[in-house]
Amino acid sequence: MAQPQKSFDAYFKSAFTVDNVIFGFDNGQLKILLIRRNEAPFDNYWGLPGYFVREGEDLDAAAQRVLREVTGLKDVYLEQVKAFGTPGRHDFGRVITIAYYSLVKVEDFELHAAGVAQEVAWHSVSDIESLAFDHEEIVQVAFHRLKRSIRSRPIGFELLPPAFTLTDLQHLYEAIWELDLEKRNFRKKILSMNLLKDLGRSQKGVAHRPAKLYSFDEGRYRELEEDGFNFELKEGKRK
Amino acid sequence: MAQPQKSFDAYFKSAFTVDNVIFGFDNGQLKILLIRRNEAPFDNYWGLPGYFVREGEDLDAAAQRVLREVTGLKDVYLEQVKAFGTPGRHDFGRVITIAYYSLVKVEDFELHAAGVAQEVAWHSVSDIESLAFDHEEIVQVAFHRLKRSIRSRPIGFELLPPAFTLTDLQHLYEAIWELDLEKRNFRKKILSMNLLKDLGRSQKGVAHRPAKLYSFDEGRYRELEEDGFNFELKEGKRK
DNA sequence: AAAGATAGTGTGAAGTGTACAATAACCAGT
DNA sequence: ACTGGTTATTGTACACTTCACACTATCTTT
Repeated sequence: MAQPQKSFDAYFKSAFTVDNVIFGFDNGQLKILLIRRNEAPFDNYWGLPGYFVREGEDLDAAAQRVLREVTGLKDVYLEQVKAFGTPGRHDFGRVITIAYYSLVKVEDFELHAAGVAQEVAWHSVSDIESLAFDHEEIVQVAFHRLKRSIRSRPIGFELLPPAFTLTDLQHLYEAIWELDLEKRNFRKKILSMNLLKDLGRSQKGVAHRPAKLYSFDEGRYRELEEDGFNFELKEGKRK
Repeated sequence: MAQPQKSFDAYFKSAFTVDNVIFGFDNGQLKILLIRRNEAPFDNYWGLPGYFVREGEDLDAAAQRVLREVTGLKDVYLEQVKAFGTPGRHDFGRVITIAYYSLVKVEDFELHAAGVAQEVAWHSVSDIESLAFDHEEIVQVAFHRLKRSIRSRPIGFELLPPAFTLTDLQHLYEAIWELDLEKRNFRKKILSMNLLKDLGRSQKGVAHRPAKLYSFDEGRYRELEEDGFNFELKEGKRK
């Protein structure tokens, strides 16, 4: 560090954290992973997984670390949402938090408590309340961001297993957008994009006509993207 | 501050700043307001207006303050872009910057040097180079964000004078999206949204048929928004 | 074999996007 | 006053997409 001039010292008194809104899709519902804290402040409150960023640690890396601590996963879809820094949001001093959201496949891991977390659990987005710090606001902003992002980027697949049905995909969109979509039109639209690979397999043992299984064809997406293709879904009406 | 436990002290050694990418639209071109710094680090480099956030100062407020110092304006359109915090991006220690962009009307003020700035000037977005810190990256990210935002929110008007022609508006979109739009279709689309108030006046003294002047009808927009209306423009092809 | 359930398909009407062309209004110079 | 130059504004036909609804297919269970 070159000449840390005396006059600037006063500014180097803050801390910053990352908080990660981890979304999962389970049983037709959009969920968020919360931890029950076991340290001050907000001891015993539910809140977002997050912690102070370490010296020399990049922000994205810190968010990934937090995610790994709770889920054991790495290389997960991650997007920065926004910095929250209202003075007084943290008891210990001036603490800015950089909020992220990530998308994980719920069946990829088992939950296990760790670090600040004495308990970890999935919560429905719709009944989130009394979280630590300003985490409720962060969840709202992240959720809103997710709603927009899945319109213009094929990231919904990050929440689904590698093989899924068109109905699964539709339910995912319906859960995130909080509305109902028209089956026929949704299918036509998504299939017309040529982003899904028909796996040639079907569901087994369901008490009705089995649905075909698809996977997201990432290579294909990159090809199309280079040709100027834009993924884009509309939120219709209804609900 | 309640119990700032000893073990957390080590985290309270960072500083954070705000940097503001101030966009203006002048003469058919999208411009960014840059300052030439007169203090270390990067003394004498061009860079974004920005400074350390003060103790007890909200992030948004800090961004507004920085903007006011350079332009004299307040209550300007402001949007947070992203936090940049790569370790080593600042010589004095760990410094996170929260990047914002704002949209101003260039004719609303005179530029005047102040604070860290020994010189202030508009620069074309297209020829930005060798800025202080990671400001080039910040500009790119902010520009990219602007491109997306003007698609789905009626914020382009923030860059235009209170009365403008449809052609002005089209040129604005063309400058931001860096492509050409089809006149007829652009007009039809924008007029069909019913967001423009026909001022009943026209240009004066132009050597051709004078264009009608419009203003953005913000009240109308809020009404429509409540009815579920969504502002949405597409980037067509071309260029 | 019938009932129950969800998957997958056809289709017409309405609405939008696209491309091009024709007409209108103003200034400057003759 | 008339003409040319220049930009504004409007008409319209065709292609493509969205929307709404109904019908057929396939599998399990009883």
